[in-house]
Amino acid sequence: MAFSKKEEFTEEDIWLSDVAKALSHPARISILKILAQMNVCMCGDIVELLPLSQSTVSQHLKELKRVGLITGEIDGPKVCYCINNKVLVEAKAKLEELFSQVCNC
Amino acid sequence: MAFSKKEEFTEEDIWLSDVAKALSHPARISILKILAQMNVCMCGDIVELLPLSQSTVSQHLKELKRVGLITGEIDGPKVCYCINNKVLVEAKAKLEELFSQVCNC
DNA sequence: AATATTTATCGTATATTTACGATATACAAT
DNA sequence: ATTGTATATCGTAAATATACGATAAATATT
Repeated sequence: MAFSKKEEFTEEDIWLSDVAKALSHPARISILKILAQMNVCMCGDIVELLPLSQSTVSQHLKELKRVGLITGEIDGPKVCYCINNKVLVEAKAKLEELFSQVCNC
Repeated sequence: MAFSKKEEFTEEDIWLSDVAKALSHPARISILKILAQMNVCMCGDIVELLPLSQSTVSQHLKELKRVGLITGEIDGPKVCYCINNKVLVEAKAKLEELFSQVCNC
């Protein structure tokens, strides 16, 4: 492969594909739902609810944070993870725009 | 890793993550837009419009076909690729459901 | 001060993705 | 029949993703 060709596409398509990538594992979709229900919660809470180890959950949280879909605020030894509504609204809008361009609905 | 744990999540979350995976490369988002504009077109048309080789474009088409977002009908030596409106509408609905669960909008 | 709790990161193994050229296959046209 | 066109697949290389245990770092608690 040598190098990726992703950069040769439009900013918009790259961003959308990046958001989609963040949603491309069921664990991360599950985490979003958990955070939405609990409003705020720490990594350990999520680990208890998923069939994954702490380090793996931490990696998934990192990926969601990378694209901004969630935030993580340090609170003592814990980290409070939280849905980032602003970015989610943006993502929703951009996805709707894509679907309106791409399908009859 | 040994084996994936994706199967341990709900059918719904697995399906959504799979659709997201199909959208997780800008080339594939671009292909969907091209197909929507051209209505129907063959692989070669897309190759001309993207900075990728024929075999790579063929792989991306295969991934989109795998989740059903597009169809490919054999027409002589060519293949007519086409948006699969039914699945796109389903995907849109499921994504909207996710966002309604996950964000305030 | 010592211990417990919480989480990120490191190291590692394996699987998957991305990219390409070369080739095979299938059909159309001459 | 031969040639040309279109596309999928094979082989391959490199990058990225997924998963885990072990460890480090940071803060509470005793």
